[in-house]
Amino acid sequence: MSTREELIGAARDLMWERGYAASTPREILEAAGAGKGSMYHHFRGKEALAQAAIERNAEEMRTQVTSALESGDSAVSKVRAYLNREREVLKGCRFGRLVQEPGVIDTPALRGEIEDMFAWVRARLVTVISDGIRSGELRSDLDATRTAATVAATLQGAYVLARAAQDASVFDDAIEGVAALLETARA
Amino acid sequence: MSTREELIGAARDLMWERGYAASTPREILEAAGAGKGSMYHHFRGKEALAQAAIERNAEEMRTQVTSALESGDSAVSKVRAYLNREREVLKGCRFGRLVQEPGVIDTPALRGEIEDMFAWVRARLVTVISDGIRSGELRSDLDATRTAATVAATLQGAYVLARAAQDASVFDDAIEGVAALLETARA
DNA sequence: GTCTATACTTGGATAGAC
DNA sequence: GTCTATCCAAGTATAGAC
Repeated sequence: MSTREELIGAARDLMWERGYAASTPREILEAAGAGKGSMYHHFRGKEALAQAAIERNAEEMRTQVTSALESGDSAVSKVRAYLNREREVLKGCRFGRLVQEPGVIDTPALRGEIEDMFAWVRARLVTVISDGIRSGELRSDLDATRTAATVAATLQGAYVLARAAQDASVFDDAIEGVAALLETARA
Repeated sequence: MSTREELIGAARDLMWERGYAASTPREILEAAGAGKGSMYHHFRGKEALAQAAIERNAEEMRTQVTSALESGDSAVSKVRAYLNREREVLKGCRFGRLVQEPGVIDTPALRGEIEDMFAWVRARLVTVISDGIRSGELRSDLDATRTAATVAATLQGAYVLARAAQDASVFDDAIEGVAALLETARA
């Protein structure tokens, strides 16, 4: 793999574990097996490398979510597939963890990618839920926008609770709970 | 107010905004109007001050949540009161934001407070929801533990989504959505 | 294109005067 | 109790050789 790709991969790993601010060029370079010169040759600096890493995360996420939301034959089963993707629960969400950092939120190039990602996920969930309402699977009084926000939020919050407890079972409880609630909203 | 209290207050504010790692003694001291000597006199170091700040946050949170869960006369209205507490949505949750940081999770003195806090909140929600099931308000096939985890997770995730979008309306959508789902689970 | 050496700043903590 | 001066390590970036 090219040095550039090694750098992006190392940045993705370290940013998942530590976030943006705490991911030092020193450690990224060590993990990538490269020297400082390489990083400053391929990227303008830490921020540009981080942006490339987030972009790569976004590509991967869109592929996975698209796949999950195509599985199953009902709205509820699609949402379940979305919630049940394989995940390293205690490591958390690559995007959600970055949202807390002022250094990310205050940097348009970084926040923009994250904002777009979450907006895209919610839009996809709105489509799935709206289709479920139209097809008669879900109650007609369900608000698709709000329900989609709830599903996406439950997933993000489930990571938070599981990490606080250092116990993935809390994650499972939360997502199973929202899936069960959605089932009670069947028409 | 005593210097010690000023230090705790400044640490609480800065940790809310920046988290633990990025809250430097330098800035805390500047905000508190104190010198380095004061901090190292009252606390063993940054970690001990952070622990005191988190403990103070926990006291405040328990008071607020207890109050919210006592309001209203039904399980759903109590949960709604919990979800609708006044909050500075875009600043996020004082506890949830810390959970992402390895420096917090890997420090038992800090993580313990946070873990206990979330476990306590979930336990209180389980009680409210269980009572709602027993009283006949909520469907008997609802799983109280899972549903409580979902409610707590939706709140945490709502903060994440709103911060990513820099728009509090996403927060409102998510919590209104979970409240509406809970209402469809009425017996 | 990649390396090492270096510069500059900041973080966390300690020492010792007042 | 509180202050200032100081120490040491680490973060980010640049310079310039190969």
